[in-house]
Amino acid sequence: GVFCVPEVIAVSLPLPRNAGTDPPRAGAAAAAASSPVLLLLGEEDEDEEGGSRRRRGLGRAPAKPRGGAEEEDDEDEDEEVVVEVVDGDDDDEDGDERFVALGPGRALPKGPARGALKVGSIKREMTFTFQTEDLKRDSSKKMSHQHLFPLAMEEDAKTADTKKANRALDHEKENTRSICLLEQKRKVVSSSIDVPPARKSSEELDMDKVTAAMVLTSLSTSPLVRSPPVRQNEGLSGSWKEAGGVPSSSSSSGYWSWSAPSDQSNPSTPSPPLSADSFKPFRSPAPPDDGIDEAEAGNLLFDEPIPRKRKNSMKVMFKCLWKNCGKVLSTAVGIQKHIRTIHLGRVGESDYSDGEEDFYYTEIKLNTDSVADGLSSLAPVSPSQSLASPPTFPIPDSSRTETPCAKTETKLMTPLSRSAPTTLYLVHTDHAYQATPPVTIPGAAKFTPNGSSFSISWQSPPVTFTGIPVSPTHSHPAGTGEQRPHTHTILSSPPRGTVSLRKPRGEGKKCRKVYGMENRDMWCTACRWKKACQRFID
DNA sequence: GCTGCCGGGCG
DNA sequence: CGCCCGGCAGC
Repeated sequence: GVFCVPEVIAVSLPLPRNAGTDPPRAGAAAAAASSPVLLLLGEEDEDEEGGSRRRRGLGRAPAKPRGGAEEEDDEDEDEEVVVEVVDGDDDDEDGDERFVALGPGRALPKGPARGALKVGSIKREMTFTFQTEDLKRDSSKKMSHQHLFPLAMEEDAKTADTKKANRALDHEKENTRSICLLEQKRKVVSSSIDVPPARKSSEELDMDKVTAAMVLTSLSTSPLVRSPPVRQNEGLSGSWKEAGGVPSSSSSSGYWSWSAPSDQSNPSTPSPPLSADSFKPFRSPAPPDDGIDEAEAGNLLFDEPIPRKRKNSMKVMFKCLWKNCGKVLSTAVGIQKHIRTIHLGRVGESDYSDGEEDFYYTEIKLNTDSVADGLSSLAPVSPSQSLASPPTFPIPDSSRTETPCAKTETKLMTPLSRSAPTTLYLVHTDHAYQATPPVTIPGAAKFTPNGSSFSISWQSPPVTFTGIPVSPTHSHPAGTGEQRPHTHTILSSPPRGTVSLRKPRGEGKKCRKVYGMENRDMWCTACRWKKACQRFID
Protein backbone atom coordinates (compact mmCIF):
# COMPACT_ATOMS: atom_id res chain seq x y z
CA GLY A 1 0.00 0.00 0.00
CA VAL A 2 2.64 2.44 -0.86
CA PHE A 3 1.90 4.08 -4.13
CA CYS A 4 -1.66 4.97 -3.63
CA VAL A 5 -1.45 6.79 -0.41
CA PRO A 6 -2.23 10.25 -1.71
CA GLU A 7 -5.22 9.13 -3.58
CA VAL A 8 -6.64 7.28 -0.75
CA ILE A 9 -6.15 10.08 1.59
CA ALA A 10 -7.77 12.46 -0.74
CA VAL A 11 -10.63 10.17 -1.15
CA SER A 12 -10.98 9.71 2.49
CA LEU A 13 -11.34 13.36 3.12
CA PRO A 14 -15.07 13.49 2.81
CA LEU A 15 -15.27 11.12 5.67
CA PRO A 16 -16.78 13.35 8.29
CA ARG A 17 -19.86 13.82 6.30
CA ASN A 18 -20.71 10.24 6.64
CA ALA A 19 -19.57 10.10 10.16
CA GLY A 20 -23.03 10.74 11.40
CA THR A 21 -24.55 7.81 9.71
CA ASP A 22 -21.84 5.28 9.59
CA PRO A 23 -18.70 6.40 11.26
CA PRO A 24 -16.61 3.28 11.26
CA ARG A 25 -17.10 2.57 7.60
CA ALA A 26 -17.12 5.95 6.15
CA GLY A 27 -13.49 6.19 5.26
CA ALA A 28 -13.40 2.84 3.69
CA ALA A 29 -16.57 3.58 1.93
CA ALA A 30 -15.26 6.67 0.37
CA ALA A 31 -12.18 4.93 -0.80
CA ALA A 32 -14.19 2.10 -2.11
CA ALA A 33 -16.59 4.27 -3.90
CA SER A 34 -14.25 6.30 -5.87
CA SER A 35 -11.45 3.94 -6.51
CA PRO A 36 -12.35 0.37 -6.11
CA VAL A 37 -9.14 -0.81 -7.57
CA LEU A 38 -7.25 0.78 -4.83
CA LEU A 39 -9.42 -0.68 -2.27
CA LEU A 40 -6.93 -3.09 -0.91
CA LEU A 41 -4.36 -0.49 -0.43
CA GLY A 42 -6.82 1.99 0.73
CA GLU A 43 -7.68 -0.15 3.60
CA GLU A 44 -4.15 -0.32 4.69
CA ASP A 45 -3.75 3.34 4.55
CA GLU A 46 -6.73 3.72 6.63
CA ASP A 47 -4.69 2.65 9.53
CA GLU A 48 -2.35 5.49 9.01
CA GLU A 49 -4.55 8.35 8.26
CA GLY A 50 -8.18 7.54 8.12
CA GLY A 51 -7.90 5.13 10.92
CA SER A 52 -7.19 7.64 13.55
CA ARG A 53 -9.61 9.93 11.96
CA ARG A 54 -12.10 7.22 12.00
CA ARG A 55 -11.64 6.52 15.60
CA ARG A 56 -11.90 10.13 16.38
CA GLY A 57 -14.96 10.40 14.29
CA LEU A 58 -16.51 7.57 16.07
CA GLY A 59 -16.23 9.33 19.33
CA ARG A 60 -17.48 12.67 18.31
CA ALA A 61 -19.59 11.98 15.37
CA PRO A 62 -22.73 13.50 16.79
CA ALA A 63 -20.94 16.53 17.99
CA LYS A 64 -19.45 17.24 14.65
CA PRO A 65 -22.11 17.36 12.06
CA ARG A 66 -19.97 18.86 9.39
CA GLY A 67 -16.29 18.78 9.08
CA GLY A 68 -15.21 18.18 5.54
CA ALA A 69 -18.66 18.35 4.17
CA GLU A 70 -18.01 21.31 1.99
CA GLU A 71 -15.27 19.52 0.18
CA GLU A 72 -17.58 16.91 -0.96
CA ASP A 73 -20.09 18.79 -2.90
CA ASP A 74 -19.37 17.27 -6.22
CA GLU A 75 -19.32 13.82 -4.93
CA ASP A 76 -22.43 14.59 -3.14
CA GLU A 77 -24.14 15.28 -6.36
CA ASP A 78 -23.03 12.06 -7.75
CA GLU A 79 -24.45 10.24 -4.95
CA GLU A 80 -27.61 12.17 -5.08
CA VAL A 81 -28.23 11.12 -8.57
CA VAL A 82 -27.94 7.53 -7.83
CA VAL A 83 -30.00 7.71 -4.78
CA GLU A 84 -32.72 9.26 -6.74
CA VAL A 85 -32.70 6.40 -9.11
CA VAL A 86 -32.75 3.91 -6.38
CA ASP A 87 -35.76 5.43 -4.82
CA GLY A 88 -37.54 6.14 -7.97
CA ASP A 89 -37.27 3.08 -10.00
CA ASP A 90 -38.04 0.36 -7.65
CA ASP A 91 -39.72 0.31 -4.38
CA ASP A 92 -40.06 -3.31 -3.63
CA GLU A 93 -36.48 -3.84 -2.84
CA ASP A 94 -36.08 -3.48 0.81
CA GLY A 95 -32.91 -5.33 0.62
CA ASP A 96 -31.56 -2.48 -1.32
CA GLU A 97 -32.03 -0.02 1.36
CA ARG A 98 -30.60 -2.22 3.92
CA PHE A 99 -27.81 -2.92 1.68
CA VAL A 100 -27.06 0.63 1.06
CA ALA A 101 -27.09 1.47 4.65
CA LEU A 102 -24.94 -1.43 5.50
CA GLY A 103 -22.51 -0.85 2.76
CA PRO A 104 -20.54 2.16 1.93
CA GLY A 105 -23.64 4.02 1.03
CA ARG A 106 -22.08 5.19 -2.14
CA ALA A 107 -22.83 5.03 -5.72
CA LEU A 108 -20.38 2.40 -6.59
CA PRO A 109 -21.30 -0.49 -4.45
CA LYS A 110 -24.87 0.30 -4.82
CA GLY A 111 -24.94 0.05 -8.53
CA PRO A 112 -23.69 -3.43 -9.18
CA ALA A 113 -25.07 -4.77 -6.03
CA ARG A 114 -28.45 -3.55 -6.79
CA GLY A 115 -28.21 -4.85 -10.28
CA ALA A 116 -27.39 -8.22 -8.99
CA LEU A 117 -30.16 -8.08 -6.54
CA LYS A 118 -32.70 -7.15 -9.04
CA VAL A 119 -32.38 -10.16 -11.11
CA GLY A 120 -34.17 -12.23 -8.67
CA SER A 121 -34.13 -13.73 -5.32
CA ILE A 122 -31.86 -16.49 -6.37
CA LYS A 123 -29.16 -14.16 -7.31
CA ARG A 124 -29.66 -12.12 -4.27
CA GLU A 125 -29.19 -15.11 -2.17
CA MET A 126 -26.13 -15.96 -4.04
CA THR A 127 -24.76 -12.54 -3.57
CA PHE A 128 -25.22 -12.57 0.09
CA THR A 129 -23.74 -15.94 0.34
CA PHE A 130 -20.67 -14.57 -1.16
CA GLN A 131 -20.47 -11.88 1.32
CA THR A 132 -20.46 -14.14 4.25
CA GLU A 133 -17.96 -16.41 2.75
CA ASP A 134 -14.39 -16.40 3.83
CA LEU A 135 -12.76 -14.33 1.23
CA LYS A 136 -9.26 -14.28 2.36
CA ARG A 137 -7.61 -16.70 0.06
CA ASP A 138 -9.37 -16.97 -3.19
CA SER A 139 -8.21 -13.88 -4.85
CA SER A 140 -10.21 -14.00 -7.98
CA LYS A 141 -13.46 -14.48 -6.28
CA LYS A 142 -12.60 -12.09 -3.61
CA MET A 143 -11.92 -9.42 -6.07
CA SER A 144 -15.29 -9.68 -7.51
CA HIS A 145 -16.75 -9.21 -4.15
CA GLN A 146 -14.78 -6.28 -3.26
CA HIS A 147 -16.64 -4.30 -5.74
CA LEU A 148 -19.94 -5.42 -4.61
CA PHE A 149 -19.15 -5.33 -0.97
CA PRO A 150 -16.15 -3.31 -0.28
CA LEU A 151 -16.67 -3.49 3.36
CA ALA A 152 -16.54 -7.22 3.34
CA MET A 153 -12.86 -7.11 2.90
CA GLU A 154 -12.14 -4.72 5.60
CA GLU A 155 -9.84 -7.19 7.18
CA ASP A 156 -8.45 -8.64 4.06
CA ALA A 157 -5.94 -6.05 3.28
CA LYS A 158 -4.27 -6.45 6.53
CA THR A 159 -3.42 -10.01 5.94
CA ALA A 160 -2.28 -9.72 2.40
CA ASP A 161 1.32 -9.02 1.86
CA THR A 162 2.30 -6.47 -0.66
CA LYS A 163 3.19 -8.79 -3.40
CA LYS A 164 -0.01 -10.59 -3.19
CA ALA A 165 -1.78 -7.35 -3.17
CA ASN A 166 -0.20 -6.27 -6.37
CA ARG A 167 -1.05 -9.48 -8.01
CA ALA A 168 -4.47 -9.31 -6.70
CA LEU A 169 -4.91 -5.87 -8.02
CA ASP A 170 -4.06 -6.94 -11.47
CA HIS A 171 -6.34 -9.77 -11.22
CA GLU A 172 -9.02 -7.65 -9.88
CA LYS A 173 -8.74 -5.20 -12.63
CA GLU A 174 -9.48 -7.79 -15.16
CA ASN A 175 -12.12 -9.54 -13.28
CA THR A 176 -14.08 -6.52 -12.46
CA ARG A 177 -13.62 -4.25 -15.30
CA SER A 178 -17.01 -4.90 -16.53
CA ILE A 179 -18.41 -4.17 -13.19
CA CYS A 180 -16.63 -0.91 -12.98
CA LEU A 181 -17.80 0.15 -16.31
CA LEU A 182 -21.25 -0.93 -15.64
CA GLU A 183 -21.26 0.93 -12.49
CA GLN A 184 -20.18 3.98 -14.29
CA LYS A 185 -22.73 3.47 -16.91
CA ARG A 186 -25.33 3.12 -14.29
CA LYS A 187 -24.54 6.40 -12.81
CA VAL A 188 -24.73 8.05 -16.10
CA VAL A 189 -27.94 6.42 -16.91
CA SER A 190 -29.39 7.66 -13.77
CA SER A 191 -28.48 11.19 -14.43
CA SER A 192 -29.16 11.80 -18.03
CA ILE A 193 -30.34 9.11 -20.23
CA ASP A 194 -32.18 10.25 -23.19
CA VAL A 195 -35.24 8.16 -23.36
CA PRO A 196 -38.90 8.92 -23.39
CA PRO A 197 -40.14 9.36 -19.87
CA ALA A 198 -42.81 6.79 -20.20
CA ARG A 199 -40.28 4.19 -20.93
CA LYS A 200 -37.63 5.24 -18.61
CA SER A 201 -38.37 3.01 -15.73
CA SER A 202 -38.49 -0.04 -17.83
CA GLU A 203 -35.36 0.99 -19.52
CA GLU A 204 -33.64 1.19 -16.27
CA LEU A 205 -35.03 -2.04 -15.24
CA ASP A 206 -33.56 -3.53 -18.33
CA MET A 207 -30.31 -2.00 -17.53
CA ASP A 208 -30.46 -3.53 -14.16
CA LYS A 209 -31.00 -6.89 -15.58
CA VAL A 210 -28.23 -6.56 -17.97
CA THR A 211 -26.05 -5.26 -15.28
CA ALA A 212 -26.86 -8.21 -13.22
CA ALA A 213 -26.29 -10.52 -16.07
CA MET A 214 -22.96 -9.04 -16.75
CA VAL A 215 -21.98 -9.12 -13.16
CA LEU A 216 -22.90 -12.70 -13.08
CA THR A 217 -21.04 -13.32 -16.21
CA SER A 218 -17.94 -11.88 -14.78
CA LEU A 219 -18.46 -13.84 -11.68
CA SER A 220 -18.96 -16.93 -13.65
CA THR A 221 -15.31 -17.08 -14.38
CA SER A 222 -15.09 -18.50 -10.97
CA PRO A 223 -15.63 -22.21 -11.15
CA LEU A 224 -18.02 -22.11 -8.30
CA VAL A 225 -20.57 -20.05 -10.03
CA ARG A 226 -22.60 -21.39 -12.82
CA SER A 227 -25.11 -18.75 -13.39
CA PRO A 228 -27.99 -19.68 -15.58
CA PRO A 229 -28.66 -16.57 -17.60
CA VAL A 230 -25.40 -16.48 -19.38
CA ARG A 231 -23.75 -19.62 -20.36
CA GLN A 232 -20.13 -19.21 -20.53
CA ASN A 233 -19.37 -21.28 -23.50
CA GLU A 234 -21.75 -19.50 -25.69
CA GLY A 235 -19.73 -16.44 -26.09
CA LEU A 236 -16.65 -18.37 -26.48
CA SER A 237 -15.58 -17.64 -29.94
CA GLY A 238 -17.00 -14.24 -30.19
CA SER A 239 -14.02 -12.64 -28.75
CA TRP A 240 -11.95 -11.04 -31.32
CA LYS A 241 -13.29 -12.12 -34.56
CA GLU A 242 -16.15 -9.81 -34.21
CA ALA A 243 -13.78 -6.96 -33.88
CA GLY A 244 -13.22 -7.32 -37.53
CA GLY A 245 -16.73 -6.39 -38.22
CA VAL A 246 -18.19 -6.88 -41.59
CA PRO A 247 -15.45 -7.28 -44.04
CA SER A 248 -16.34 -5.22 -46.98
CA SER A 249 -14.19 -5.41 -49.98
CA SER A 250 -14.33 -1.68 -50.33
CA SER A 251 -12.38 -1.21 -47.18
CA SER A 252 -9.65 -3.46 -48.27
CA SER A 253 -7.13 -0.76 -48.70
CA GLY A 254 -7.38 0.18 -45.11
CA TYR A 255 -7.46 -3.39 -44.22
CA TRP A 256 -4.28 -4.46 -45.69
CA SER A 257 -2.16 -1.57 -44.88
CA TRP A 258 -2.49 -1.01 -41.25
CA SER A 259 0.39 -2.26 -39.30
CA ALA A 260 -0.15 -1.88 -35.63
CA PRO A 261 -2.01 -4.76 -34.17
CA SER A 262 -4.80 -3.56 -32.08
CA ASP A 263 -8.17 -4.83 -31.38
CA GLN A 264 -9.38 -1.95 -29.44
CA SER A 265 -12.52 -0.93 -31.16
CA ASN A 266 -10.84 -0.61 -34.42
CA PRO A 267 -11.72 2.63 -36.08
CA SER A 268 -11.54 1.13 -39.47
CA THR A 269 -14.35 -1.19 -38.79
CA PRO A 270 -17.69 0.04 -39.91
CA SER A 271 -19.26 -0.56 -36.60
CA PRO A 272 -19.09 2.51 -34.47
CA PRO A 273 -22.18 2.05 -32.39
CA LEU A 274 -21.42 -1.38 -31.30
CA SER A 275 -18.13 -2.19 -29.86
CA ALA A 276 -16.77 0.03 -27.20
CA ASP A 277 -19.25 2.63 -28.10
CA SER A 278 -22.22 0.60 -27.34
CA PHE A 279 -22.39 2.41 -24.10
CA LYS A 280 -21.87 5.78 -25.59
CA PRO A 281 -25.47 6.81 -25.60
CA PHE A 282 -25.41 6.45 -21.92
CA ARG A 283 -22.07 7.88 -21.32
CA SER A 284 -21.76 10.90 -23.42
CA PRO A 285 -23.62 13.50 -21.42
CA ALA A 286 -22.17 12.28 -18.24
CA PRO A 287 -20.51 14.54 -15.78
CA PRO A 288 -16.92 13.66 -15.13
CA ASP A 289 -16.78 10.72 -12.95
CA ASP A 290 -15.27 10.64 -9.57
CA GLY A 291 -13.03 7.81 -8.59
CA ILE A 292 -12.25 6.14 -11.81
CA ASP A 293 -10.55 8.47 -14.09
CA GLU A 294 -11.86 8.86 -17.53
CA ALA A 295 -9.01 7.34 -19.35
CA GLU A 296 -9.08 4.23 -17.37
CA ALA A 297 -12.76 4.00 -17.70
CA GLY A 298 -12.41 4.08 -21.39
CA ASN A 299 -9.91 1.37 -21.20
CA LEU A 300 -11.83 -0.69 -18.87
CA LEU A 301 -13.12 -3.18 -21.28
CA PHE A 302 -11.58 -2.78 -24.58
CA ASP A 303 -8.27 -1.28 -24.50
CA GLU A 304 -5.51 -3.64 -23.77
CA PRO A 305 -2.92 -3.35 -26.45
CA ILE A 306 -2.24 -7.02 -26.66
CA PRO A 307 1.23 -7.35 -27.87
CA ARG A 308 1.07 -11.07 -27.77
CA LYS A 309 -1.41 -13.76 -27.91
CA ARG A 310 -3.66 -14.78 -25.15
CA LYS A 311 -3.80 -11.35 -23.76
CA ASN A 312 -7.23 -10.07 -24.32
CA SER A 313 -10.59 -11.30 -25.23
CA MET A 314 -14.03 -10.05 -25.60
CA LYS A 315 -17.16 -11.84 -24.95
CA VAL A 316 -19.96 -10.45 -26.93
CA MET A 317 -23.44 -10.69 -25.67
CA PHE A 318 -26.60 -9.46 -27.19
CA LYS A 319 -29.16 -8.03 -24.98
CA CYS A 320 -32.79 -7.75 -25.72
CA LEU A 321 -34.03 -4.26 -25.24
CA TRP A 322 -37.62 -5.17 -25.28
CA LYS A 323 -39.58 -3.84 -22.45
CA ASN A 324 -39.24 -5.93 -19.35
CA CYS A 325 -37.26 -8.50 -21.14
CA GLY A 326 -33.58 -7.86 -20.99
CA LYS A 327 -32.71 -11.28 -22.13
CA VAL A 328 -29.09 -11.70 -22.89
CA LEU A 329 -27.93 -14.07 -25.51
CA SER A 330 -24.58 -14.65 -26.93
CA THR A 331 -25.38 -14.57 -30.56
CA ALA A 332 -26.97 -12.04 -32.78
CA VAL A 333 -28.88 -14.77 -34.44
CA GLY A 334 -30.10 -15.99 -31.17
CA ILE A 335 -31.26 -12.65 -30.02
CA GLN A 336 -32.88 -11.95 -33.30
CA LYS A 337 -34.69 -15.16 -33.14
CA HIS A 338 -35.66 -14.45 -29.61
CA ILE A 339 -37.08 -11.10 -30.52
CA ARG A 340 -38.78 -12.39 -33.55
CA THR A 341 -40.49 -15.20 -31.84
CA ILE A 342 -41.05 -13.88 -28.39
CA HIS A 343 -41.67 -10.23 -28.95
CA LEU A 344 -42.63 -9.81 -32.52
CA GLY A 345 -44.63 -12.93 -32.54
CA ARG A 346 -43.38 -14.19 -35.83
CA VAL A 347 -43.30 -17.79 -35.05
CA GLY A 348 -43.90 -19.40 -38.32
CA GLU A 349 -41.72 -17.26 -40.45
CA SER A 350 -38.67 -17.90 -38.42
CA ASP A 351 -36.36 -17.29 -41.26
CA TYR A 352 -37.97 -14.20 -42.51
CA SER A 353 -36.64 -11.03 -41.13
CA ASP A 354 -37.19 -7.48 -42.07
CA GLY A 355 -34.54 -6.32 -39.75
CA GLU A 356 -36.91 -5.00 -37.21
CA GLU A 357 -35.36 -7.09 -34.54
CA ASP A 358 -32.23 -5.14 -34.88
CA PHE A 359 -33.82 -2.28 -33.09
CA TYR A 360 -34.61 -4.30 -30.09
CA TYR A 361 -31.33 -5.61 -29.09
CA THR A 362 -27.96 -4.23 -28.42
CA GLU A 363 -24.56 -5.65 -28.24
CA ILE A 364 -22.55 -5.86 -25.10
CA LYS A 365 -18.94 -6.64 -24.84
CA LEU A 366 -17.35 -8.23 -21.90
CA ASN A 367 -13.77 -8.71 -21.32
CA THR A 368 -13.04 -12.23 -20.36
CA ASP A 369 -9.50 -13.20 -20.51
CA SER A 370 -10.16 -16.73 -19.72
CA VAL A 371 -12.15 -17.06 -22.84
CA ALA A 372 -9.23 -16.14 -24.92
CA ASP A 373 -7.13 -18.90 -23.56
CA GLY A 374 -8.88 -21.64 -25.29
CA LEU A 375 -8.89 -19.99 -28.61
CA SER A 376 -5.64 -18.28 -28.62
CA SER A 377 -3.87 -21.45 -27.88
CA LEU A 378 -4.76 -22.46 -31.34
CA ALA A 379 -4.26 -19.20 -33.01
CA PRO A 380 -1.01 -18.82 -34.83
CA VAL A 381 -0.71 -15.16 -34.12
CA SER A 382 -2.01 -12.61 -31.80
CA PRO A 383 -5.75 -12.59 -31.74
CA SER A 384 -5.75 -8.97 -32.43
CA GLN A 385 -4.58 -9.64 -35.87
CA SER A 386 -7.59 -11.50 -36.87
CA LEU A 387 -9.40 -8.32 -37.49
CA ALA A 388 -9.47 -8.99 -41.11
CA SER A 389 -11.13 -12.27 -40.72
CA PRO A 390 -14.66 -12.09 -41.88
CA PRO A 391 -17.23 -13.08 -39.35
CA THR A 392 -19.19 -15.62 -41.13
CA PHE A 393 -21.13 -18.70 -40.57
CA PRO A 394 -19.38 -21.93 -40.30
CA ILE A 395 -18.60 -23.09 -43.70
CA PRO A 396 -18.08 -26.59 -44.97
CA ASP A 397 -14.55 -27.74 -44.68
CA SER A 398 -14.32 -28.43 -48.34
CA SER A 399 -14.22 -24.76 -49.06
CA ARG A 400 -10.98 -24.48 -47.28
CA THR A 401 -7.93 -25.92 -48.74
CA GLU A 402 -5.18 -27.27 -46.63
CA THR A 403 -5.36 -25.17 -43.61
CA PRO A 404 -2.85 -27.03 -41.59
CA CYS A 405 -4.96 -27.74 -38.60
CA ALA A 406 -8.25 -27.96 -40.36
CA LYS A 407 -8.57 -31.60 -39.73
CA THR A 408 -7.71 -31.59 -36.13
CA GLU A 409 -9.88 -28.84 -34.92
CA THR A 410 -13.13 -28.80 -36.63
CA LYS A 411 -15.30 -26.34 -34.92
CA LEU A 412 -12.85 -24.28 -33.08
CA MET A 413 -10.95 -24.08 -36.21
CA THR A 414 -13.60 -22.20 -37.97
CA PRO A 415 -12.73 -18.82 -36.65
CA LEU A 416 -9.12 -19.63 -36.78
CA SER A 417 -9.07 -20.73 -40.31
CA ARG A 418 -10.65 -17.49 -41.16
CA SER A 419 -7.95 -15.80 -39.28
CA ALA A 420 -5.36 -17.71 -41.10
CA PRO A 421 -4.75 -15.02 -43.66
CA THR A 422 -3.92 -12.69 -40.91
CA THR A 423 -0.76 -14.54 -40.41
CA LEU A 424 0.40 -12.48 -43.25
CA TYR A 425 0.22 -9.48 -41.11
CA LEU A 426 3.32 -10.54 -39.42
CA VAL A 427 4.97 -9.21 -42.42
CA HIS A 428 3.81 -5.78 -41.57
CA THR A 429 4.05 -6.13 -37.92
CA ASP A 430 7.27 -5.66 -36.20
CA HIS A 431 6.92 -8.59 -34.01
CA ALA A 432 9.01 -8.58 -30.97
CA TYR A 433 10.70 -11.72 -31.94
CA GLN A 434 11.15 -10.84 -35.53
CA ALA A 435 14.50 -9.29 -35.57
CA THR A 436 15.98 -8.23 -38.81
CA PRO A 437 16.48 -11.47 -40.59
CA PRO A 438 19.71 -12.19 -42.29
CA VAL A 439 17.89 -12.97 -45.48
CA THR A 440 15.80 -10.65 -47.48
CA ILE A 441 12.25 -11.44 -48.04
CA PRO A 442 11.21 -11.40 -51.63
CA GLY A 443 7.71 -10.11 -51.94
CA ALA A 444 6.66 -11.13 -48.58
CA ALA A 445 2.98 -11.38 -49.01
CA LYS A 446 0.73 -11.15 -51.88
CA PHE A 447 -2.92 -10.58 -51.91
CA THR A 448 -4.61 -11.91 -54.95
CA PRO A 449 -7.37 -9.61 -56.01
CA ASN A 450 -10.05 -12.18 -56.20
CA GLY A 451 -10.27 -11.74 -52.50
CA SER A 452 -10.36 -15.34 -51.63
CA SER A 453 -6.88 -16.58 -51.63
CA PHE A 454 -3.54 -15.43 -50.54
CA SER A 455 -0.16 -16.70 -51.04
CA ILE A 456 2.81 -16.06 -48.94
CA SER A 457 6.12 -16.71 -50.45
CA TRP A 458 9.16 -17.01 -48.42
CA GLN A 459 12.06 -19.29 -48.40
CA SER A 460 9.93 -22.09 -47.42
CA PRO A 461 7.46 -23.49 -49.88
CA PRO A 462 4.66 -21.02 -50.31
CA VAL A 463 1.73 -21.46 -48.10
CA THR A 464 -1.58 -20.77 -49.60
CA PHE A 465 -4.49 -19.66 -47.59
CA THR A 466 -7.80 -19.88 -49.14
CA GLY A 467 -10.21 -17.79 -47.30
CA ILE A 468 -13.84 -17.26 -47.73
CA PRO A 469 -15.00 -14.96 -50.43
CA VAL A 470 -15.46 -11.71 -48.72
CA SER A 471 -18.97 -10.66 -48.98
CA PRO A 472 -21.04 -8.47 -46.76
CA THR A 473 -24.08 -10.57 -47.27
CA HIS A 474 -22.42 -13.23 -45.30
CA SER A 475 -23.07 -11.88 -41.98
CA HIS A 476 -26.43 -10.33 -42.08
CA PRO A 477 -29.35 -12.49 -42.79
CA ALA A 478 -31.73 -9.65 -42.27
CA GLY A 479 -30.24 -7.57 -44.98
CA THR A 480 -31.19 -4.21 -43.66
CA GLY A 481 -28.27 -2.35 -45.04
CA GLU A 482 -27.31 -1.22 -41.64
CA GLN A 483 -23.74 -1.49 -40.75
CA ARG A 484 -24.00 -3.48 -37.67
CA PRO A 485 -21.41 -6.18 -37.78
CA HIS A 486 -23.13 -9.19 -36.54
CA THR A 487 -20.98 -11.44 -34.66
CA HIS A 488 -21.88 -14.95 -35.17
CA THR A 489 -20.71 -16.71 -32.20
CA ILE A 490 -20.38 -20.34 -32.69
CA LEU A 491 -22.37 -21.97 -30.08
CA SER A 492 -21.11 -25.38 -30.68
CA SER A 493 -17.64 -24.57 -29.59
CA PRO A 494 -16.48 -27.26 -27.26
CA PRO A 495 -15.98 -26.36 -23.66
CA ARG A 496 -12.90 -24.46 -23.07
CA GLY A 497 -11.36 -26.61 -20.45
CA THR A 498 -10.74 -29.47 -22.75
CA VAL A 499 -8.74 -27.54 -25.23
CA SER A 500 -5.12 -28.24 -25.03
CA LEU A 501 -3.24 -25.20 -24.05
CA ARG A 502 -0.36 -26.04 -26.18
CA LYS A 503 -0.08 -25.27 -29.80
CA PRO A 504 -0.27 -28.22 -32.10
CA ARG A 505 3.32 -27.63 -32.99
CA GLY A 506 4.27 -26.58 -36.39
CA GLU A 507 5.54 -29.24 -38.64
CA GLY A 508 7.54 -27.12 -41.01
CA LYS A 509 11.24 -26.77 -40.84
CA LYS A 510 12.35 -24.13 -38.52
CA CYS A 511 15.46 -22.11 -38.29
CA ARG A 512 17.19 -24.67 -36.22
CA LYS A 513 16.61 -27.35 -38.74
CA VAL A 514 17.31 -25.19 -41.71
CA TYR A 515 20.45 -23.57 -40.55
CA GLY A 516 21.60 -26.00 -38.00
CA MET A 517 23.01 -25.41 -34.60
CA GLU A 518 26.27 -24.17 -36.00
CA ASN A 519 24.62 -21.29 -37.78
CA ARG A 520 22.68 -20.22 -34.88
CA ASP A 521 23.25 -16.60 -35.62
CA MET A 522 21.30 -17.02 -38.78
CA TRP A 523 18.23 -18.09 -36.94
CA CYS A 524 15.44 -15.75 -36.44
CA THR A 525 15.42 -14.14 -33.09
CA ALA A 526 12.54 -16.11 -31.87
CA CYS A 527 14.26 -19.33 -32.64
CA ARG A 528 17.35 -18.14 -30.94
CA TRP A 529 15.32 -17.44 -27.93
CA LYS A 530 13.58 -20.72 -28.14
CA LYS A 531 10.36 -19.08 -28.90
CA ALA A 532 7.96 -19.81 -31.66
CA CYS A 533 9.72 -19.37 -34.90
CA GLN A 534 8.77 -16.23 -36.68
CA ARG A 535 10.46 -16.89 -39.92
CA PHE A 536 8.94 -20.14 -40.89
CA ILE A 537 5.51 -19.82 -39.61
CA ASP A 538 3.22 -22.67 -40.26
C1' DG B 1 16.30 -38.49 -28.79
C1' DC B 2 15.39 -34.50 -31.49
C1' DT B 3 12.89 -30.49 -31.95
C1' DG B 4 9.67 -26.61 -31.19
C1' DC B 5 8.49 -23.51 -27.99
C1' DC B 6 6.10 -22.15 -23.46
C1' DG B 7 6.91 -20.32 -19.17
C1' DG B 8 9.75 -18.00 -16.49
C1' DG B 9 14.07 -15.95 -14.85
C1' DC B 10 17.57 -12.43 -15.23
C1' DG B 11 19.56 -7.94 -16.17
C1' DC C 1 12.02 -5.43 -22.98
C1' DG C 2 15.80 -8.14 -24.67
C1' DC C 3 17.86 -12.30 -23.84
C1' DC C 4 18.34 -16.85 -22.28
C1' DC C 5 17.16 -21.46 -20.73
C1' DG C 6 14.64 -25.35 -18.22
C1' DG C 7 11.57 -28.31 -19.31
C1' DC C 8 7.46 -30.09 -21.55
C1' DA C 9 5.45 -32.27 -25.31
C1' DG C 10 5.04 -33.68 -30.21
C1' DC C 11 7.36 -36.22 -33.52
